[in-house]
Amino acid sequence: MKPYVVFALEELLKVGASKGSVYMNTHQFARMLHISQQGASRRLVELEKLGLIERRVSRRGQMIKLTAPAIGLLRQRYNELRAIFEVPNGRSVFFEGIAFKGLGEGRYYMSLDGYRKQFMEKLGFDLFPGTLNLRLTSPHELEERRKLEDERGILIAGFANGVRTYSSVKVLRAKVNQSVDGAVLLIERTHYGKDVLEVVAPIDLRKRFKIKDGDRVNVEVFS
Amino acid sequence: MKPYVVFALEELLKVGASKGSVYMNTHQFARMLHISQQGASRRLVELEKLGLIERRVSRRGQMIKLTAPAIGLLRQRYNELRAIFEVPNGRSVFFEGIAFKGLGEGRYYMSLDGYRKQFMEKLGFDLFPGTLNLRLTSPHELEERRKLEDERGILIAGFANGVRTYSSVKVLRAKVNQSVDGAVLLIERTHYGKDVLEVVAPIDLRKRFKIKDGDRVNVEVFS
DNA sequence: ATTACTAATCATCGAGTAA
DNA sequence: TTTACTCGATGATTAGTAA
Repeated sequence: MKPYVVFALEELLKVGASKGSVYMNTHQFARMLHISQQGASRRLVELEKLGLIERRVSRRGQMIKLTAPAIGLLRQRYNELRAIFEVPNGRSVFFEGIAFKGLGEGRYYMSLDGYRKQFMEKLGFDLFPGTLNLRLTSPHELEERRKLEDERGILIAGFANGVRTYSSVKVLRAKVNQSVDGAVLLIERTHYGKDVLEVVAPIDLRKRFKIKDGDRVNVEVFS
Repeated sequence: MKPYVVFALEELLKVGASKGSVYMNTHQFARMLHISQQGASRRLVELEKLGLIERRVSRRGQMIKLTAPAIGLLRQRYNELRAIFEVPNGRSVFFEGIAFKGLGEGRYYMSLDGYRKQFMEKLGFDLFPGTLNLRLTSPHELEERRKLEDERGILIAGFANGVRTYSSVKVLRAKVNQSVDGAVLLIERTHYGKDVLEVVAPIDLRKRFKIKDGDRVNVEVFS
């Protein structure tokens, strides 16, 4: 994505185009970007062609709204900066758990659009469909695991699809084996006990780290 | 600041050039920016001329470090995004206080490099030297003011300059009169009572809002 | 290996202007 | 008023290459 495209999106974000349509004419947009009116017009046409904004253009100006892909892109950039600027302040806890095979429901739930979209929007990455289950053993880790319930975390809202309802899930950012950014799921009524961490990531963690059942996996959970 | 300049800085930030010098050759940098090696070289020369990076170039590559202005610039951009993406989660409290003239110490302290630099780095703006003192009156606001002490906040570390020592200060982001981004200072042993809010900002608030002693000023404090 | 200059190419920009 | 086209100017990029 070209730098000036992202800049234009950020300016639209700042005036609230992520929450709904905002009025804007090319002259105003030009001033925001420090370019000419003609350039602003061209920029908006370009953004629309890229599917990053939706517009209703008239002779009186235009209503502009950022699309979901654009918001996701901006959030991803935000998350990258956040990882750098906030980690020194934020706390993290390390866990080492033993991998075990789940019932395959993780894969099912995480493949639902209702969850996936929210992960994309709120965490900035697309889920690999499937969870990695880790069983904790040491008393200290179990205690830390329990404390995670008290963290605010990021709320993935529940939803209904006509057939059934899906409950909301709280997630905390996490880093697997010191390298892969992902998250742990904190589900109220999980099938697993409180000694289990359910880890998700944008990639297949089992494949990436060649994890077999019984292997030890390291997870850093951020508050 | 040109978009592509900021992009280059962000890439350097991601590889840790804000914490210290990192090794990098123009070929690697080119891949990161999706441009040619020659372009990457030119970009680095440009960043250096702008005072945004410091380099030690050799025939084996180069050590690159972001300068304080560059980090401040990136943090400012981060703060802008943060304001949008995090406000739904974060809480804020509104105060309305009555301006009164201080003893001129705020101006003195805030002009010290030891504090100013940290404000630049941690809040993303350069301090106007001087604080705006607001006296709170309603019982509800006094209670909320006391609660601010419990917030984690952002820590501006104390320091010594050979002559004397300066204590650390906790700050919370704030918005003055719904428009100017600044911060409130939470000092352990302030000269003022617990009914006072000390407000700082990148600009002269008294001038900006034509504030005279006795005027009411609105401050939104973010947790 | 590197960095980074020069020249040619390519893209972006703003002025003028139509609709 | 608007938006947004064309076109020449400006600015950025790469290829080639020196050091």
